[in-house]
Amino acid sequence: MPTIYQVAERAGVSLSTVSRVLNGKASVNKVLKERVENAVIELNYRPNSVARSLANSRTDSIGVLVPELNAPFFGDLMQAVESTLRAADKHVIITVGRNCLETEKDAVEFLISRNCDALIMHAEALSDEYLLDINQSKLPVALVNRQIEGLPEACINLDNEKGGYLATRHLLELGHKDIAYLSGPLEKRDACMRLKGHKRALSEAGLPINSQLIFNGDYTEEDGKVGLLELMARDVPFTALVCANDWMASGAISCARDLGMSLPHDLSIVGFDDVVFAHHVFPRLTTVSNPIADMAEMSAKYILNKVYGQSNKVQLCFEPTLVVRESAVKHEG
Amino acid sequence: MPTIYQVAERAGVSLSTVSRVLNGKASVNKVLKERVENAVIELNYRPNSVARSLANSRTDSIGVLVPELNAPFFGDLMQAVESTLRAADKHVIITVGRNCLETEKDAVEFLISRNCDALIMHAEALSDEYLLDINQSKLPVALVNRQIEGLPEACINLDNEKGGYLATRHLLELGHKDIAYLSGPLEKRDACMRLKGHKRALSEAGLPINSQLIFNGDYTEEDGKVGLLELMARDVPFTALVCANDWMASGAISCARDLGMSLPHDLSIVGFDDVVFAHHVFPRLTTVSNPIADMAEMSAKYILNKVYGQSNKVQLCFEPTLVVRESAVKHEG
DNA sequence: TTTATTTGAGAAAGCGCTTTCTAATTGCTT
DNA sequence: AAGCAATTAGAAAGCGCTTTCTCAAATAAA
Repeated sequence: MPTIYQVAERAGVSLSTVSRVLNGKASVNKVLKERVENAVIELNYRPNSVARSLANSRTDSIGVLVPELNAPFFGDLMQAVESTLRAADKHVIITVGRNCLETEKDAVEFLISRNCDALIMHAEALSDEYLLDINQSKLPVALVNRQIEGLPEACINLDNEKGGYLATRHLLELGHKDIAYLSGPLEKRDACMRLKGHKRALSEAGLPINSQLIFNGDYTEEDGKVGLLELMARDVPFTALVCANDWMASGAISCARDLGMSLPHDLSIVGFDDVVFAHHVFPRLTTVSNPIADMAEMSAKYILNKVYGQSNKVQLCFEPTLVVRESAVKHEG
Repeated sequence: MPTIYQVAERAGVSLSTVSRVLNGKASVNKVLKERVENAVIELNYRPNSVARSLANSRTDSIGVLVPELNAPFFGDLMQAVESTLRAADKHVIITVGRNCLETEKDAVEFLISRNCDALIMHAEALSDEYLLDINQSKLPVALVNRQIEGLPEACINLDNEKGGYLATRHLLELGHKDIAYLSGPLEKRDACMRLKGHKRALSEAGLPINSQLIFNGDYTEEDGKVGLLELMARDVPFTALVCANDWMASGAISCARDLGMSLPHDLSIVGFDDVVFAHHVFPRLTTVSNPIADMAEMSAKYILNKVYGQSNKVQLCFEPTLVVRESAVKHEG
């Protein structure tokens, strides 16, 4: 591996000049510049990024924290982040948080110890204070799907309330009146807002909110099953079901089928997120799209602005839309 | 951020001593060692990984190349690699190859320019020679799902032939005699071997191989549909279908349903890979499990051995197993 | 022509660490 | 007690680059 010294020698200039040509910040005599450029090509010189990082205390790497790597939702997120950042010649270091405080903290420490220039996180367990502290004392942070008081400009969010509203309103428009709801964990803001939207749709339609028709689960497929079973055990009839995410919807669907129900006629179901498998389930899932890829891209752009002086337009709040497929149908009553 | 100098000063020793304590390679007087350790704690000192890398030309980072980030199969791969490597305090830099020669090459160059210590790849488009060259002239390489002549110890593979065999034999055991096959692209070794296994199962059962019952697709969901349509148009009857991966199976399933078939009774279908959505489709997919997570973990361990002097046991060939669900049933004939 | 100003190139310091080399101290041997 | 080897600590060089500082040359102003 040739170093900058060899390039300088071959070009017959000092290494400062080579550096200047490489970084293009200061002006260099045209002739010398050309000599340097030729030397670079002849030697097939590639700057050592580690040395460069040490010298200017910048690693051009962004740490990414996701709860898991093998979930389609976070796959979309990473895909968008990676491509946006790599286009700017930055690289991503990906870590996994597993929805667990210990692991997330660990992952963040790890990223910091790796001298990342910034962090993009889908943090589940870390506290607001911790995140705020990182942002203030260590390095800039972008947060996807999270809202933190002291950090408004760094939080990229979906209008979850609207999403919940859209899902339920769709069912209302199909003539359903008795609509059950499988919620995500209410300590999570998104789950909370989705439920809120659901309730608003109900209220606007002049329908009562029956807590017997709401089940609090944990966003898992398993809880989709458990939730449906529990709701049915309560013996309050319902003809439609809104699920706080597609995993729960998928669980509910297979559970319903195991119960001998014929879908979608016996029960209309709407999901949330429109993850990749939403159209693999049968009946194909009507759901609320979550533009996670767009949001992820935006978080990357925010970081590009904040840390590397770019000036992309930043949008903080994203709108969900309804994706109509076949799992919710008209209520024949 | 405190540096090693401050630690040395506070402990009243030279920075060489601090370095020695930190790395534990040379022996240090017990008293001094303790003083250093205390200073480290008091200052909350964390070694600068960039400086360390520059000094010992090792970044403790491993480059990973996958075709895409938002596919469950590669999610499993990354998950396993990340956790294995991070447990050893290494970090992964993930890049995307998009199944495209240009992009893959680009990604590899990128990883090299980032001074990775090694590469773990699921390379689709790169040539054997290129990979061999990287391994010889730049840095150690581990290859998942690929077999290269000159690099036998670095190739972690599934016994795809056996997988194809298992799938078809299962159908034979269920009484099917007319079995169609949706193949992956035959220039890919795995697709080729899977088909080979299929043919062996047929031969062993004394059945002829009818090329009219084989369709060559591209591993995509779309080609699952196209393939099924094409096979049916050929007018050679079949009661079962083996698909070279779950995506094609999923495409074939929804296509069959759109055609008004009742699954699994009108057509038994077997997939390959057992990706996460395999049990979301309806009927739940009988498929061949691909222990990609185990293979990925093994690739990481190989690198840990090769580059960082660990000595894990390395297994190069992995066995697929049949996962029986509900998409393939007895042939009533 | 002389002086002031700008431009551009080289020298050298510094980023924070590892490691080799040197020197001092300790413990053995005889 | 003198002479030697074995430990162990410190000094210093070096990893490959950026950037400040300095100075020479070129240009503009007087």
